[in-house]
Amino acid sequence: MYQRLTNRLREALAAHIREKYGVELAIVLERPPKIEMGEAASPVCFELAKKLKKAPRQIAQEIASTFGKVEGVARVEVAGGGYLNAYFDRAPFWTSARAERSNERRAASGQKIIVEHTSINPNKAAHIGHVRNAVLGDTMVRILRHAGNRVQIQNYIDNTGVQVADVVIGLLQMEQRTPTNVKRLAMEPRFDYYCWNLYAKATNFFSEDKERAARLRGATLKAIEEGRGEDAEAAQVVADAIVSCHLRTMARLNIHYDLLARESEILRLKFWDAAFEMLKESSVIQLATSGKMAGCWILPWKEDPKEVQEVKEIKDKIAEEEEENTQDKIIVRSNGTVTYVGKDIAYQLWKFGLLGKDFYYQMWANAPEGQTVWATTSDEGELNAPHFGEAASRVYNVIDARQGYLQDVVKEGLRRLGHEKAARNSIHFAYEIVALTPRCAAEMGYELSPEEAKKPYVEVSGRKGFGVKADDLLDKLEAATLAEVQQRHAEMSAEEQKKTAHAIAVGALRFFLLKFTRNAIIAFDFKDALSFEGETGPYCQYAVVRIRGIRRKGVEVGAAKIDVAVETAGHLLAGPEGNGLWELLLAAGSLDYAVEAAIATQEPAFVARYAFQLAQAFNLFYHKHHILSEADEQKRAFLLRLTELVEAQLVRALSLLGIESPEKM
RNA sequence: GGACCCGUAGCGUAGCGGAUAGCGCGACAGCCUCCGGAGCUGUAGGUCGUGAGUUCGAAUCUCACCGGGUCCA
Repeated sequence: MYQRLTNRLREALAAHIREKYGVELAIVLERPPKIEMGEAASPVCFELAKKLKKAPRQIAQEIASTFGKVEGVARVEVAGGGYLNAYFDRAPFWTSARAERSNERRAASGQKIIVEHTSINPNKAAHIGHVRNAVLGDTMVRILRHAGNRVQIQNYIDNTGVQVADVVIGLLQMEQRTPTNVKRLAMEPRFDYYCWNLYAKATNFFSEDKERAARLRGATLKAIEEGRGEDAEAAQVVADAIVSCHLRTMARLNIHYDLLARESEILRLKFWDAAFEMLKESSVIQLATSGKMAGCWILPWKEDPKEVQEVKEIKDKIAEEEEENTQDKIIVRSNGTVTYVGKDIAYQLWKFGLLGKDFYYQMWANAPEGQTVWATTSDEGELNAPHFGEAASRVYNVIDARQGYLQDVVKEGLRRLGHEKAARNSIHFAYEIVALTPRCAAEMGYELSPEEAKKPYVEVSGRKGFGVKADDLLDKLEAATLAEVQQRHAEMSAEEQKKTAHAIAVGALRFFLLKFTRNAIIAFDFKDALSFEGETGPYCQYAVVRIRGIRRKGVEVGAAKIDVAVETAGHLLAGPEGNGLWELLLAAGSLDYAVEAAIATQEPAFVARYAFQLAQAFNLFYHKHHILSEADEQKRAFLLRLTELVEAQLVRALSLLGIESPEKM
């Protein structure tokens, strides 16, 4: 509602200025710091002052006095040194906000968007960092869908990489298991935990003898890539089993996928070969004939076309003298194997429908209960599979910030192949890592060096088996919330208690990961993550629970049925005495603003902050007004309706964050 | 050597060209005859890393420097 109204105001202001002064300006609107200053303000007159050579305040006065009526805006006033402050019509806002609430999310239309997230190496259990990735991606999907986009969720599975190879070597060589034995082991419920430890052991084993490591890895990797022998078979068993573990873990957090895109099919269906031909034909990559990179296919990096030839020559000379490589990126190594970037370029081309090839698809056999997940396959797929190959108009790749350079290379590859638009619509949805506070690391039995102990955070390492596993964290959260729920609600059935505790645990974790902006490093600590007070998910959920309590009681008392006259609403919201109620109404009507901002800035944190602010505004209201004992029948009815509006908006905001709103907690 | 990110109260974090820099945790002092205290109110706490520049206006933009992190080679 807020967004719709300010858009209207912005357009009207721009038109007015165009007409009156013949100046085309993008109108900036901001939210004034105090409600007394109105609901939307513009500093345009400061900007105009320069062009018109007049005092900003004078211009503001001219505009305010000649500016026509905008629907929903009561008046525009001049403030400060030349601000234009707009005051909304409160009663009509009330009416429209309530009407708008009944419209569910916009019907999906428009062009297809792909969001790739999670994409964990299928060789060990998921940890807290992976959860940040999945939660960010999943939340962005929910927000984009809410705004009316057709979104497809992909999870990329690197089932032929070195990480899987390491675990295969661990199972077959270090532990001397037979393929049958591996199969049996992979069916164990906590196989991902088993591999977590094994992977750490394998890493250790490799560091003892670098040469042996290179030999074993090389052979195993080759066998896996070619899909032959026991190694390949074991790799498939391991990767498939671990993927299923990850799907179950993520399902606990309300995270699901449409498609699992597997690297094995990128190889077997020759996606890379196709991309390789394109890159060679258009000379985007070149075969290096001399120097360190001889025999490699490289993508010359960041040649600035404007760079003067002399400067370039000097630079090259310096590079040569220092025996430094230029900043070219190797795509194919001299031994003929393709790097990650190469495969990524092929995959990205496919996402935009530019590769001229498609996968086959089959349902994932071991999906979490009640879900359908599709996976790529190189065998003949199922005929009724969704049309995953349809070109996307925009692609979000949720990948941590450390891979920024590689993502740039992928983008540049598309650009040089002539796909400028696809390159522009390739979004590296980057986020910073989740590290541990030194205290948390110490708690987990990790020995810190003196320097590490002084730092604000310690990085986790999958290789060393050091980190907080997602399922462990969820178990811990659920145990803590369950204890609390049991204490508060002895009357609930055990099943109900468990369900409630689960909802709160998920709310706590998802909110914790979403309240930070993407490029903040999160220093994880159990104390903070297990906190349910202040700026947390449970705080927001609790506001909903309070409202539901009032509603239940309201029905008993019979207060729910009375209609509220618009005049009553207008009267209660009017003037300075109405500011308190108006601020809550305004907050409730601003979800669209938060969603718009989240998409524009690519920050799901906007919606998290919105949910918290709305909950906060409600709690303030709750302590000021005793709704059900309000003597005036009309006023009581109004307070109840307002409360219901807040509930609807808060529940929706939380659902965009993937957080459920329990009935009681 | 090059590229990117981050320095905001004791701690964490938002704001990224506009009005008195918000919020949470922690500290201290209060609030249940009344819809659930996972709540509310108040107090203390800030040279927005440093210096210069652009601007009517800078935490926000530019440059240099200092400190921390990451990536490429």
